[in-house]
Amino acid sequence: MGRSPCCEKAHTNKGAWTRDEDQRLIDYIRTHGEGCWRSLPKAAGLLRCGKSCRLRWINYLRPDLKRGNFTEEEDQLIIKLHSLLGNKWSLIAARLPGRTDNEIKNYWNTHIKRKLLSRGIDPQTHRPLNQAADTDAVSNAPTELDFRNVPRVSNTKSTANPSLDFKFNDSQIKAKAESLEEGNSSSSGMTTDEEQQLQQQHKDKHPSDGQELNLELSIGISSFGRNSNSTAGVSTASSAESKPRLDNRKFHFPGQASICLCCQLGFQTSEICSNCQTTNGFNRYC
DNA sequence: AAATGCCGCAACCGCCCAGGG
DNA sequence: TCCCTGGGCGGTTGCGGCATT
Repeated sequence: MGRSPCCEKAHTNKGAWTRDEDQRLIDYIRTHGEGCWRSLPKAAGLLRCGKSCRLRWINYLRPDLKRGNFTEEEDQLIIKLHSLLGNKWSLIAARLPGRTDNEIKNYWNTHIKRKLLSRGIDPQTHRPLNQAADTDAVSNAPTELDFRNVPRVSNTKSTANPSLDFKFNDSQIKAKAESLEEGNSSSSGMTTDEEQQLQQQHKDKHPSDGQELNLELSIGISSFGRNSNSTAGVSTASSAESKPRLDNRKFHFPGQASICLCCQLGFQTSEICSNCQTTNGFNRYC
């Protein structure tokens, strides 16, 4: 007894989308907003699976997508976030405004993986390749990318990196990372005190690294301060509003005004930098 | 100029989870 | 509490374009 198919496959198109199909989808979402993907194709006059429509919209047609090459800063951010979160592409994408999980995943597999390998770094463990083979080996050998400060969470089985002088083990940190999706950091396995302790330890070790990436983990949507701005004129009334899902565009940090991603990461100092201003005039908070 | 190989990316697939009845 | 459904996610595939021979 298998799952019922998400759509009637016999009468659906597959493969590349035509310009006409794109336009129909855009027009429909402009008028009705996102949501109820299953019924959308029929309503929009598309011979497509609902999931296919959703993917097409999210990965390609959404007006707030940033097209074009990844910057060096984005590269570094992806690497750092991957070292922290593993293959949680949606979480990584949530910290890269205008980028989709699919895009980042592809970029990782085609560019960054190779880049890291060429530097002798295992892309899964983020350790030097010779060390990755022997996880018990203790090495302080410097690498081009210094991840000493980044608690590592990956899908692969791993032992705690001895060079990480953190009180918290990987599972705790992973639990923390998973809690990001819940939009409420206090619901994670890590208490607020523990978080502060972790941050304090980091501060103590690196008192002057203000230029380094601030991997503040409270990136979930808080229950307050969620802004209901629509996406470039497109109503997003349904599911995105009703579920505590990650929204790629806005994060509000408890007790803080909206701070843009670049500023959080130390790339910028102003509250809303030009990097976070989209071409359609909307600010991307992170 | 044609054939072949490689690479990048869009799209699909299958699984999982949350919410509602 | 269970079942069904919708939606989301990560992994994989396959096609088209580009580079090389």
